[in-house]
Amino acid sequence: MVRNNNSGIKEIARLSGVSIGTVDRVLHKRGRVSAETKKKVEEIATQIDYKPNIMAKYLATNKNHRIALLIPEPSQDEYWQQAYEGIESTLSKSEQQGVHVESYFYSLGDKKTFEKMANEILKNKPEGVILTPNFLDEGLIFYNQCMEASIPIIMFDTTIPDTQPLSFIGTNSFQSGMVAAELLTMTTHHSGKFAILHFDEELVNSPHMLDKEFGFINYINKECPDREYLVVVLNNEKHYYNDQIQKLLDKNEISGIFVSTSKAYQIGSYLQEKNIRNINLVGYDLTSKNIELLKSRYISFLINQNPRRQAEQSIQTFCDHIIFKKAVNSRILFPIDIVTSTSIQE
Amino acid sequence: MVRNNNSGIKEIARLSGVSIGTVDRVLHKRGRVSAETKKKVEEIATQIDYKPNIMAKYLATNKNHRIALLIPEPSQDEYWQQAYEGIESTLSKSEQQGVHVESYFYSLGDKKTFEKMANEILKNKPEGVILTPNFLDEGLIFYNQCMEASIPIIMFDTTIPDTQPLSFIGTNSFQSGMVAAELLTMTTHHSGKFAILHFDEELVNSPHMLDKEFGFINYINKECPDREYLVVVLNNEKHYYNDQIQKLLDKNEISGIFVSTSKAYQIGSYLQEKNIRNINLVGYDLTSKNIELLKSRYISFLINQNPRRQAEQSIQTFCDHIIFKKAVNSRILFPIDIVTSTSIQE
DNA sequence: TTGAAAGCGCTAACAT
DNA sequence: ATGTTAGCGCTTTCAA
Repeated sequence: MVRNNNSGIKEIARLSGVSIGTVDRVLHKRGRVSAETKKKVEEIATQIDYKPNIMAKYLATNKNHRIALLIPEPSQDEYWQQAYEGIESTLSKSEQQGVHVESYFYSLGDKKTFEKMANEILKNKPEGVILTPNFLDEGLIFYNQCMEASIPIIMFDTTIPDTQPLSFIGTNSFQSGMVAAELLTMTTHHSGKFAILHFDEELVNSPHMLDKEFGFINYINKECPDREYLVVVLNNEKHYYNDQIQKLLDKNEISGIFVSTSKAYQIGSYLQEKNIRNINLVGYDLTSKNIELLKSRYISFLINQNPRRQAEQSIQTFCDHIIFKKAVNSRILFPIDIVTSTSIQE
Repeated sequence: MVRNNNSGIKEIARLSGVSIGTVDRVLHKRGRVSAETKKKVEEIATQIDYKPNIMAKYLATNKNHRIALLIPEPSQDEYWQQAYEGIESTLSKSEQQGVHVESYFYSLGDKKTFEKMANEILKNKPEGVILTPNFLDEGLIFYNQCMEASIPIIMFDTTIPDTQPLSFIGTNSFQSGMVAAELLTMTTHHSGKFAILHFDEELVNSPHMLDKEFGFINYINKECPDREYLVVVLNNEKHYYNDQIQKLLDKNEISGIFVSTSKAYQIGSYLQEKNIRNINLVGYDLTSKNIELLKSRYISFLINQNPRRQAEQSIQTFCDHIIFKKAVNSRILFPIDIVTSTSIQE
């Protein structure tokens, strides 16, 4: 039952009449090999379709690697808590592979904390950075600093326009907006307007928030141009959400609402309070408040961005890159995950 | 940057004052160790929280393993083709890990072919079997034969009642039926009846087909008991599908149709032909005909059972079990994957 | 430019 | 009952 070892580096060495050291040198392009032997070895390698044994490779390399993680404070926000759970769940695996993750958190309400943490990371010179750049300008500065220091970056959840991270891991925001519009049109029984709601004025301009809106509008324009819609920004400072919602509903005949953040529950709880059943609501993310309202059907659909899985994928992609030197995909987009009251996993 | 080696078997040996051979013996319960040293080694091991290095373990073990795969002929059916693609996509990985997959196919229309292949597998004595038992009785016989020969079995897509495979990998059929009912009630604009359609008379009694139906009915009874529904079995032999559908629609006012197999396209193409837009249709599986009709919106939703991923998971689970001796989950159920016209990945 | 050899953490056969 | 040792496939250092 012992594996037949006619496929390894040793076999290449035997067939090409050189030592395994030489084979290794040509395989890793470390030079110091005559053109002649190089050619021969490469020929044999392709001929026997050589695939390195990653387990052995890992074992022999046996290095430690440090990567830094920079995300919003998990305790501040359930979404980021879920993301961090994803990190934690792969931690033991990545540790075992010799990849150590150092976590840095910033506050969503304070750009300074982002800058502070970014600087700290730069000081510690990790081999890689995993980042969710909720502050675009500060994020771009940090991105450039990392590029200068040749530290590869993986971004997840959010990207910065015009950057080329090693990989972006997330969902297709534009498409998710289209799907939201589609779900609303499918479930809406009367012809009232659709409302696209934004919270947190300052984040409205973030690219993936805009993409969601554009996707939504794009769908409406293309598939049901008769449907009217309006874009509303709820003022976060006053916290008079309910008043603002009421005003919106009083002024307009609304049949469907699309909330482009994880705050659909704010609307849902209003609908619940007033027992409004003829307005369909689509939002994002499986946070506990959202789930509760999804179950009681004041939210019709939630689009699950799966921060957990995004985070796991980020770590894993970095491990693949750093220790197995695998080529990584520059964009890993998860399929749109539509969740309903009964499809949710308990 | 070299990893600190204060966590391995060598360290345990050093701390407990014995040789690594002895440590290995107690760790693997191979006996021939005095109770005293055994206790000591175990203490130290838990103390330093010893976790074996699976890479090294794998490298040292270095065995070949053969597992057999028994599924319906992929060329016969797009669904099984997708499943087999999943197998193929993990093949190089599993090969590298020393796990060789031998594929056996049976015909969905011929139980004899199942029996024949099952016998062949038993003759070849693989270390494990991956199986989708579409024929329950023959499947049970094979299951028992494997149990007798102590060959572990993983089932995916379908199970056999009252069996205990190493793992079942699939979707929750009952829940998926509920979700289908929910989607229909959400999107249906008038009060007509719902129709639950079955094809292929002989498979109607398969447990996961029934589960889908039960789930559907369960949802209706619980959430909208006023809604009438009827269960219809379309006669497969005559192939007069359109006639049968027409008769159904003539006799009843139908507002929604649930097809519990991947044959929703049969209904969808009828609706397309007659340009019927006020009947919502929910089916299963992303086959090309279904996708086409989903895109043109004659099918409202498809529930993706993801045969690809199920198959991949089956192989991976067996690898984990055989080579890494990991404990495996006896049920791995994927979340319900709802697909719409715009959410589908091109 | 090349080869030889040590070693990664673990397993298993072989000594003692 | 316990210790020693030779690998597993690969990387990397040191000689030649």
